[in-house]
Amino acid sequence: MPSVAEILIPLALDTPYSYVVPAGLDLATGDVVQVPLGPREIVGVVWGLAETAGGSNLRPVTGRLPYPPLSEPLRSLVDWIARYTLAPKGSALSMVLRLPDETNAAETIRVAVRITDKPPSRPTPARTKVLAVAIDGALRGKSALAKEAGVSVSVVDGLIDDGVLETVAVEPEPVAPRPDPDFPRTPLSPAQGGAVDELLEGFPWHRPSGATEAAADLRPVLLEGVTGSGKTEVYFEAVAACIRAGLQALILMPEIALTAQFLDRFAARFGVRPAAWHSGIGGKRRERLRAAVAEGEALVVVGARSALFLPFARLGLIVVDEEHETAYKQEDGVHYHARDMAVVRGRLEGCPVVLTSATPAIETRVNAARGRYRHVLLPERFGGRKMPDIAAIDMRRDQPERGRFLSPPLVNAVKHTLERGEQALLFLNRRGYAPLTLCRACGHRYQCKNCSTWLVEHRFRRALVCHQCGYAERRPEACTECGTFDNLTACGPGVERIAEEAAEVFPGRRIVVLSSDFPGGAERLRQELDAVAAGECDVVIGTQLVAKGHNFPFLTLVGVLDADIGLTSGDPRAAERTFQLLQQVTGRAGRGEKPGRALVQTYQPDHPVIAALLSGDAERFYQEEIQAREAAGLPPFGRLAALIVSASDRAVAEAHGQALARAADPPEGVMVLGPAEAPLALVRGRYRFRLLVKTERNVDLQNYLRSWLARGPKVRGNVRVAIDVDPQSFL
DNA sequence: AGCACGCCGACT
DNA sequence: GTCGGCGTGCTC
Repeated sequence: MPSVAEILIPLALDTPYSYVVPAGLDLATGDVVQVPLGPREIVGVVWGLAETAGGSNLRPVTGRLPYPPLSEPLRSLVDWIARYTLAPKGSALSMVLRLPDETNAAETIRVAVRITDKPPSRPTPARTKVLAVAIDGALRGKSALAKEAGVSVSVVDGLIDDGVLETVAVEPEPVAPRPDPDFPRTPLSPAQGGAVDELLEGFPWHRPSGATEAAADLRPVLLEGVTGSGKTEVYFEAVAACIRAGLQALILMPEIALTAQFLDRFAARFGVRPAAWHSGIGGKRRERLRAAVAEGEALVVVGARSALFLPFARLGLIVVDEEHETAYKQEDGVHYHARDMAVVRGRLEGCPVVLTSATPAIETRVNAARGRYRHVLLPERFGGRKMPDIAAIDMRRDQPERGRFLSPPLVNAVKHTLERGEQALLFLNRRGYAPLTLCRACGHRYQCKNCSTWLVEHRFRRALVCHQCGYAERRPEACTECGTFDNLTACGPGVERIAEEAAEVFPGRRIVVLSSDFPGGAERLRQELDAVAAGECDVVIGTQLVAKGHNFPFLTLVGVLDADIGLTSGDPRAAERTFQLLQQVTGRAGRGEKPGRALVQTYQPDHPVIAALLSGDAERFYQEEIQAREAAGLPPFGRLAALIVSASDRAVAEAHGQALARAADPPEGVMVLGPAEAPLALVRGRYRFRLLVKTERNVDLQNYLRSWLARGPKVRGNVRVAIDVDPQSFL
């Protein structure tokens, strides 16, 4: 009796395909196999097995591949995510199965060199330098040796050819060294210790010595603590306890926060750096780490959102650091929110999930308030440090000079800070030189031809750039409308323009501009952030990326240049986002030895968001915002879904989007809010039209949207649905 | 994801 | 006449 295997293939296919299992091949559900598909061979996973009588014309499974099988919880996660996001199952599987990417997998053979007893046939000054270093007989990498000796690698190569140095293949460095949960550490504060106990209480694998066995509480935990309260150290203890229990831990972070600084903090607690998983890890190393995770060898993995899909053998804990970060949202391919999927995976694996933030997302806060999440609080800074004093500068009174953007009180405060040898940060969430360019002669405003947004001048690049779709053009010498020469004017500030002003107002000071378009790319940016943290700079001018991740111990003054940006954006989450950002950036001040201070330039000091920020009362903000959303008829938290129509033509995408909005005949509790957030965006040559949909509780959005699409107008072309809702109610 | 098929515009 | 653009559909 032939048996048939249902094989899920990591392509955009919604159902597994059936194959015959050849005699002698013993397959189990979850096995990774190779199967023929059309003219080629492809990797798939056994999703089910059945006995069948009678001949069929199915093609046979080629064979099993030497990879660890996918566990039941991981397969359930794939099914769950596919159902929840309306993505084809195969697409969901492809996130789990990022198998060796042949292109990247080029073996990087590491070789070290060692000195032999053969003298060089022709000694040269460069060779002598190398030998002086290598004389100790130690093993060194080729480039390391060359660098140490101050010569180029070719000198070392020459010596290898000469037989003076010999090459030795080295074992690649271990991909996942074992963290030591009992590594000596600095003691926790009483508040931290209390939070650790509270956290561990209820974890299924936590067995406090001598205590009576408490019932496990598998609700996710929100660990909320102000910036500088030492949340990281608290969850490190949970990670340590997890390791002691013989289980693996996963720490998810926004990509930007995965810094050398964080890895060093981990090393300070556990003796070694953790295995790090991010988009940059490729080829062989990626595979070895995957294998180590699957074998239970890697005890702790720190990673960006894709680490959520690693095949852990014994997952005991998931921590989602900075859970409110929007970087957790995956917006291409399968749309998902990694924080919510972490909650789902925790549920499926039966392991606890800890969400941490100084400024939790509204939906997380509401979940905590309603008891769906446990809530552990760290209300004060570590080591008796005080929160920075926050004061407003009312721009209606304290106006900067014409054409300037720094108000006199802020300039003075920065000067005093610099005189004391401390660091100041000027925060403006606007990249480039100026957000708008216009012609003084005819009034023409430079606009993106794809989007409805103004083109932002980037003076350094001499270009006008659309921040929505990436379109760029050279900054013209003469107005493209009326032809007037040299009469274009920049309106409003971007960080580049502030840098110009700062250089005049703070002469002789070291000024650095940090934004995501930092010249030299992410690697240089990371180095620059480290340099700032080391104090090698006086004034930092930065966009939102300075609000995250890095700790700047010498920073004592934060100046927010325009606190009102974003408050009027029309995004239903504008208030929440602005509050989080400002709370976070002002919280950068005074995390080192010296106390900090923040000055906030604003035209509307009485706006609820600004007022809550100034009062330092986050609770007040959350209460007011939840009420405001309810009053506006919005769901109290993020039950918003975006329906995305994409097509290769702008008009087509827009027409289909509008048609869907009009054709919507929503059942009770669902409402189409219309085009929102980024109304129309260009993504890799395709236009996307977004609609925002909201729902009240107890409406299954997935099913609703599915049926909506089925009975709506015949929209030909690509229609995609992005779900951005709280998954708790669907578990 | 590949790969074929097929239907319209501009060329040796 | 065909070369080639990419839109659409199929792969157990």
